[in-house]
Amino acid sequence: MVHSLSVQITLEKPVTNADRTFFQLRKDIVEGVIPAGSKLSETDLSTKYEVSRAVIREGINRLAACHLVERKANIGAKVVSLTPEGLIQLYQVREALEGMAARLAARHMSDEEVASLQGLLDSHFNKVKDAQLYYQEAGDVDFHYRIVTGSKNSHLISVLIDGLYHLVRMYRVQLGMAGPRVTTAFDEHRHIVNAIANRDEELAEMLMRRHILYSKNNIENKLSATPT
Amino acid sequence: MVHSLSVQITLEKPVTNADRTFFQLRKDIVEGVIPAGSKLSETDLSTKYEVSRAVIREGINRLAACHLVERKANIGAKVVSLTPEGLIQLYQVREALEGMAARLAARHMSDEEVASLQGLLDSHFNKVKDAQLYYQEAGDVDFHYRIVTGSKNSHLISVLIDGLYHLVRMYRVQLGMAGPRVTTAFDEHRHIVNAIANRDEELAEMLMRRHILYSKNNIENKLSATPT
DNA sequence: CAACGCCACTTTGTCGACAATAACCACTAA
DNA sequence: TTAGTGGTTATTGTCGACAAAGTGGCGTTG
Repeated sequence: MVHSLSVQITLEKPVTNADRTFFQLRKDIVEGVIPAGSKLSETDLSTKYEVSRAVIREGINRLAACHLVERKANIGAKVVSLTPEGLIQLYQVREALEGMAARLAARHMSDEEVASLQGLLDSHFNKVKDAQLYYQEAGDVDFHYRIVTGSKNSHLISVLIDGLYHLVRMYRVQLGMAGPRVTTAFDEHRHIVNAIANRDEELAEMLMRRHILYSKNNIENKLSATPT
Repeated sequence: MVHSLSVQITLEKPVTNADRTFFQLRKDIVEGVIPAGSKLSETDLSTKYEVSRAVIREGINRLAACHLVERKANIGAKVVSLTPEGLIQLYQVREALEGMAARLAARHMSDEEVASLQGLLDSHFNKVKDAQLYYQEAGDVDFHYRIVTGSKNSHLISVLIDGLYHLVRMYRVQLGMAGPRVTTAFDEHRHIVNAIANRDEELAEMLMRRHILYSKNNIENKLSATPT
């Protein structure tokens, strides 16, 4: 039972209509149901999602705060356009933030959390061995999610989980980056967890930065391979 | 003529009433006019700021996106409470992000921008020499602002300038951190700019991280010195 | 024919009223 | 006395209508 369809990454339960609408909008944007670069008309969306314009408006504002849409006063909002440079920049920020997250995780994660994380990797290993390659998405997300929350740094957590990760997923989905890099990434995960278990902050940060840098390079190669 | 009263850091001009109200709210919160930890009543604020509840509501949502207020559904929003741990966490994120910003600035800043930055430091040097100690706030902000924008990374820029810097300023203002550390910080700035001018990404990042780490340590000492 | 300006229309910004939810307080009963 | 319960009130969530700004098309004029 793989619980996470990687749709609802944070256990953020919607309590109000605006919440639900925001989550739905975000999902539709990330998954390309609402195409990148398209304009978001408040009236149109309010009819399509069957809520008032105020609710849609709040949703768009929240999306703008996540940098999933760009809003201009008196003109409107449109979904961000995906560019190779944008993806590179995202990974540069990930490298900095998740590197620090790994460092802080080595400092602050409890022994139980570390053990649980090692257990997670073991289960991933079995799945990779059995060639259940859907590991990629959910497993990778789980791993990074745990490191980030393990940092116990609320700013780090919110910037990455509420912000960047959705953008990364949008790029992954829309540019069709479901690709491999499974086994090597798995080894890198192992090394990172070992460093954390040894409470070696310096090494944990360095390995995490390398790990993300490799991902970035991998993606850059794919982008340059597919001309469109 | 020191232009920046460090109030309006970004040249973000308000175009709509909601913009103006948001900026005013943010200013009042950062400067403590609205005390930390206090509750934000939408109706109260709408009368005090003489706008409709909807624009106050939008303002509060934007403040929540900046992490200047915490909002709970159906309950309300309150200004974040300042804690020593929160300030430490802020500086950890700054260390990671501005370190990367310095690295990218060394890579992407134009020669003209580097020269201009060196000129800025020269003018700072004169002011420090003349014991115009108000250098601290504005000068430091200018320096870091230029490095961050010099990274040419839009995510980095927005997270720091639209988000973290306001929080940092809120801590500085409310905990009375106008203190010294002027001359040593100035030397550190010099070294960072030299590394950028030499296009030494590695060194630029390391020096910037040290610079922020020193600031953090300096602040921690002050906090532990004043028991309250 | 091109360019400028005016006018109508569409879209966003703002507002006040209503609905729903949660906090508060008084009251009752064990 | 205290714990539980009910209603009351204040606050937030939601909505539709109005105001204002921007966009595009049409006509006029140089």
